[in-house]
Amino acid sequence: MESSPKQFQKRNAILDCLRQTERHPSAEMIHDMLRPTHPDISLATVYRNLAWFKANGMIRSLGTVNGIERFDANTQPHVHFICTCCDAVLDLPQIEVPRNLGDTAERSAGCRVKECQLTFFGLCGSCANS
Amino acid sequence: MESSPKQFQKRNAILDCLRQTERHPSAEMIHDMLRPTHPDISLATVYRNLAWFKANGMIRSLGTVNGIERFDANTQPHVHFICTCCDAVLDLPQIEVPRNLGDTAERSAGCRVKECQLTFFGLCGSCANS
DNA sequence: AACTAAATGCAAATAATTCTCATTTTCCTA
DNA sequence: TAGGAAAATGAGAATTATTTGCATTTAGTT
Repeated sequence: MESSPKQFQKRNAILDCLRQTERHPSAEMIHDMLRPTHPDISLATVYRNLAWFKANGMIRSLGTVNGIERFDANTQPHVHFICTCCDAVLDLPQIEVPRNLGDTAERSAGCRVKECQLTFFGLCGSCANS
Repeated sequence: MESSPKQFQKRNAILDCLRQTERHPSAEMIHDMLRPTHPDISLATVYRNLAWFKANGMIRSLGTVNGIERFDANTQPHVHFICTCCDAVLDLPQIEVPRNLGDTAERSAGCRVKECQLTFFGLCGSCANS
């Protein structure tokens, strides 16, 4: 069942955890989610591996929500919604990320655009009904 | 020359400072900019007033750049460019903030959209040429 | 003038993240 | 296959941006 070498069990567990959730979790959320299966995993290891995945382009950071950094295993451009009440982060796959705008930005500001992030803020379904 | 009551001199100075700069500064940047004219201003006062302005809708937070919160006195929707090399934040007034997308988001995710933030990341002009 | 409420400075407290260092695990090679 | 370099990890200390408590000053009100 467990085929990955022991050295990478935790690294893989962190990446798998991030890939299998829709929650766009923080380091601490990942740590909590992993605790049942990896009771001895350290929070520092989660932080370290997230930084490593990010540096290697395997994951993306969404920036901070309420001062806490949130991560996404989906590195394809897509749109997010952040609930300002419960801090939930949702994907909005129905909305197109505007293309060609990056070119306009480069021309008008004389910069080299690498990525684009479109985020909506507001109240999620459950927070809006309460 | 100085007509504002002493009680609000610092509060006004903070808001003026934010309104007069293009730098989208952090609390500490504002504190540094104010030091020449207000040598006795406290960093806590800057933080407190920024929180107050934000809570009262007078300014906006852009979120954090490299772990540091940045502010904008322009509360009108507009697009930003963030240099991942020097942390500069620029306005991109040439680019339209997509309208009507908020409606699509509300319909597809069942949420109540309040704002929208479009940000480009990359290298600014000077960082790209060096 | 006296009283209340707001604003401020200072320093301590908080909390997310990073770092240090000793230990373990893996990988490479002779 | 042993031995050593390199990478990964845990634990806790250190760092740092931000917030808070408290005493003091300032403004507004009667």
